[in-house]
Order: sequence, then structure tokens, then C-alpha cells
Amino acid sequence: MTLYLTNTLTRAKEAFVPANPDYVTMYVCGPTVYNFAHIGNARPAVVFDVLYRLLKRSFGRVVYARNFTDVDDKINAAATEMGQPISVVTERYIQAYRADMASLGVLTPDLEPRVTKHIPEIIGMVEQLITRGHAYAAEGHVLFHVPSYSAYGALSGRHRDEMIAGARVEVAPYKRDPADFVLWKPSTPDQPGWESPWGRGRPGWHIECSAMIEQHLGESIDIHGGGQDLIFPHHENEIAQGTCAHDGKTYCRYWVHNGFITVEGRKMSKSLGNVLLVHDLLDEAPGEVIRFALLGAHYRQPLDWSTDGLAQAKRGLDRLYGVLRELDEVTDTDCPPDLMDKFVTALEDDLNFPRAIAELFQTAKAARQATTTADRAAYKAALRDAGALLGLLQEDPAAWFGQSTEENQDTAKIQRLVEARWAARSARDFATADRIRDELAALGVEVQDRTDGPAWKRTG
RNA sequence: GGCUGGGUGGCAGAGUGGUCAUGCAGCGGACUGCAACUCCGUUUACGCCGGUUCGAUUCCGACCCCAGCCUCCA
Repeated sequence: MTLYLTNTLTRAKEAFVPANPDYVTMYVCGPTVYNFAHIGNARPAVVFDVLYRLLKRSFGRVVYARNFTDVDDKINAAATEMGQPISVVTERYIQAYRADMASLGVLTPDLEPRVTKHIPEIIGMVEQLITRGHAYAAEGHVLFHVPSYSAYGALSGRHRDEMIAGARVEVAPYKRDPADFVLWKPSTPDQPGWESPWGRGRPGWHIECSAMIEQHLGESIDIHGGGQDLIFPHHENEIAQGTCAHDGKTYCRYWVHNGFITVEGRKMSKSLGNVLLVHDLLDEAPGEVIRFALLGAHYRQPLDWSTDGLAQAKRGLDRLYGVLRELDEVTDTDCPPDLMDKFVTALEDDLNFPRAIAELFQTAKAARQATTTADRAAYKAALRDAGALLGLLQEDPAAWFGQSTEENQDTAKIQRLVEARWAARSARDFATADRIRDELAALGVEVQDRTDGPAWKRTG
């Protein structure tokens, strides 16, 4: 089976053929750590997490790196505002990001490089670019000279002239060309900085990724991912830097970009006040529900986030876990390959999450209708294995239905009431049974009378 | 203005040149002490106008509308 990915570079769905099938390399732009992760940060983390799981299934070794940008003017501003050292701020949000992503079932990448740990590599790469005539120093800055790289603009489909015409920023006087961008910039004494051949300064935004990729994954990588907004200028500039520092060697072969999340049809922004933090959403729903909602649309499509969407995701997962609960007694077996194929096929078709999820529901239905124990076991295994590929359905069903955002819900008490009601009902004392059912409903618990006994789940 | 995507049934959201996406919600029925869960059935879906075709939601062209990027941004 072959994996197909839409490559932004060619704007076409292409068969993914790694340079070395035994050593696949993937890099995804991670967060700038000056605040808690918002739901928009979570989308690429989840999308590329599924791709990572899929790649690991098919190739010998996969090395996945996702960076932390811990040097940035936004971080400086945040630190000043909080009256705390920069390192304290970045460390806090790095830990928060890791915790949030773990809640969403995102696997830890093989590498999580930080910019501050790669300053020598960054300086080295800037020097290489100067040596090769692609960059120049001016007034404490080092700039990449865009006209020195003829293929500039290939990723974003923009021509240099248009970019200049459309530019809304004033061109700094030290630039040789209006499109030139910063590789290194001087720091004032109160800003973080490192000694360099061009004086004390700090790296520009784009060079860090190129330098960390070179350091950890090599001069040429298989997949580079990130949000669509990074195509220009960030990834365009990365290509220019990486290619020019390595004498024209291909920087990255497949560029994969996820679409944006909107909230009520609008992009999240501070000015609109609609930035949703993962941190806060976890108070409203389990991480798996958030993940399921994020997988509800194809990764390249925009995804509109809403309370209703979250509720639908919850109901969908409840249904799937409900089937797993019914299959609880069935012995675990290995998943027959043919049952797994349709999930893999859906995901290998440019990560078609909605199709894979539709298959999940169909498998759930088939499991319910299956008559033989062997079939039920096979469908159960398929749900578990396909779920694992998507990072879903790994919880114990009883635990799933018992979880609640209300920490004070007493499971033992609920259990007692459920059993008391079952006893009353068995004795045909329906008045008492209904009274207890109302009591449970008030606690946010819904009961289900199954032939083999009572079942319950939290609705809140 | 330039560059990307996109407009599918009540909602979310795949996909396809000529049988079904799928989920949620609604409706009818079965099951149930009543419910819930589950099962069965179900509602003229493909922005607009042309073109190609035996046939287009799917291909081509024009148009309208929406979102994003071009400035920090996942």
C-alpha cells in the first residue's frame, strides 16, 4: 500500500517515497512558547501525530522532530509583562504544551529541539550562507539576499515583484533588496543575545528551523509540516536558507500543510477575543473528544470550532465506546488484516480522517450485528487497532463512561443507586425505580437497562 | 490588487461522470413496565449560468459568495 500526500510544493497529491525507507525524517514547526497552546496549535500537533503513527506502521525507522521556539520578541514582551525571567516563562509554557498535547493523545516526537540550545549551529549556518554569497552583514544584522536564489517563491507561488508590490512594511535602509530577510539581528543589552561574528545578537525567525533540521535530521528531509500560514514567508525562507547552505541540495521533498481553525467562521485572534486555549477546553471535554473533533474534517480543510461540534464529537465517541463496552467480554485477538486495510487505505489517501472515522462507525455497526464470537472478536480488534492509528478508543469503556469533568461526582454512590434501582425494577417496584432514575439524572447520570444488567454513563 | 483553498441534504462532513458516504438531529416502526441504549425504515443534497457528454454534484469556462495568506501567527 502506498501513502499519498498533498505536496504544497507541487499542489498535487503525490505518492510518498522516502529518500531512505529505513530512515524517514519529518519535521513540524512547533509552538513559540509565550502562552498556553490554543486549539489552533493543537491541530497540526494532532494531524502530524496521526501521520507519525501511520509512517511508523509502514517504515523501518521514523524520526520526527517538533521544535520549541524559545527565543522571540513576543516571548520577551510576555516576560516583561509578567515580570518574570524569560527562561521561567518559556519553561512554564513548554511544560504546559507537553501536558496539553499529552491530554490530546499526541505522542511525544522523537526530538523536541529548542532554539536556545542551537545557537552555535545557527551561527554556523549563517556563516555558510555568507561564505556562499547568499547572505551579507549590515549594521549588526545579517540578511539573506533573496535575488541570489532564483527559485525563491516556488513554494508559495509568489513572484518576488508581486511580494514587493504588496508589501505593507517599510523597507529597512540596510537591505540590498526589499525582499531580503533577517538571519541574525542585534540585541540591546536588555534583550536575550549571544556573541557572534556580527556582535551580540539573536537569530531571525526562519533560520532556527533550518539549523535544527540540519543538526538533527540532515541536509535533506522527507516531510516538513506546519500550518498553512507558515507557507509564506516562513517555509519559503527555510527552503532558501537550507538549499543555499547546502549547494542546491533539496531541502525537503514533501511539504504538508494543515488548514486553519476558525471560531464561528472567523479566524482566532486576540483582537476578536476568540482564542480558545486547549487548557480551558479540557475543562469542557476530555482530551479524546477534542482530538476526535479535530479529526472531524480533512486536515487541509478549514475547521470551524463550536460548542455544538464538541458535543457531537462527544456523542460520536460515546457511541463507539458503547460498542466496545458491549464487546468487553469478548476475548482480545489480533485484527484480521482485511479489516484493517480500509482504515489504512483511507489514511494513506492523503490522511482522509473523515473517511477513516466513517469506517470506524461502520465497523462498530458490523460488530453489533455480528452473530459469531469470532466475528465479534475480529471487529473489536479492528476498532482497537484502527483507533490506535488515529490515537482514539484506547480507554477502558467503563472508565470512559465513568469520567466526568465534575470531580466531585462519586462513582461509588452512583453505583449504589444504579444497583438499588435495578433491584427495585426487578421487584417490579417501578415507582421506586423511576424515582432513583430521576435522582441519577439530577447527578448527570443516564441509566440503560440492558438484558445482562444495568449500564450507566455520565451525560455532563 | 496578487496568491491559496472552498461553496454538498436541518447541522457537521467525505466522495464520485451513471447503486449507499458517515455521524448528529428529526420523523415512523421494533424492543422496553415507561424510558434510555440498540435495531429497521425514512426526508426531491450537491452556489449560479453556460459548455462538453447518451448522462455532470463530479470535467471545462464565466459569474456570485466565503475563508486564509501577502505583517506576528498553527
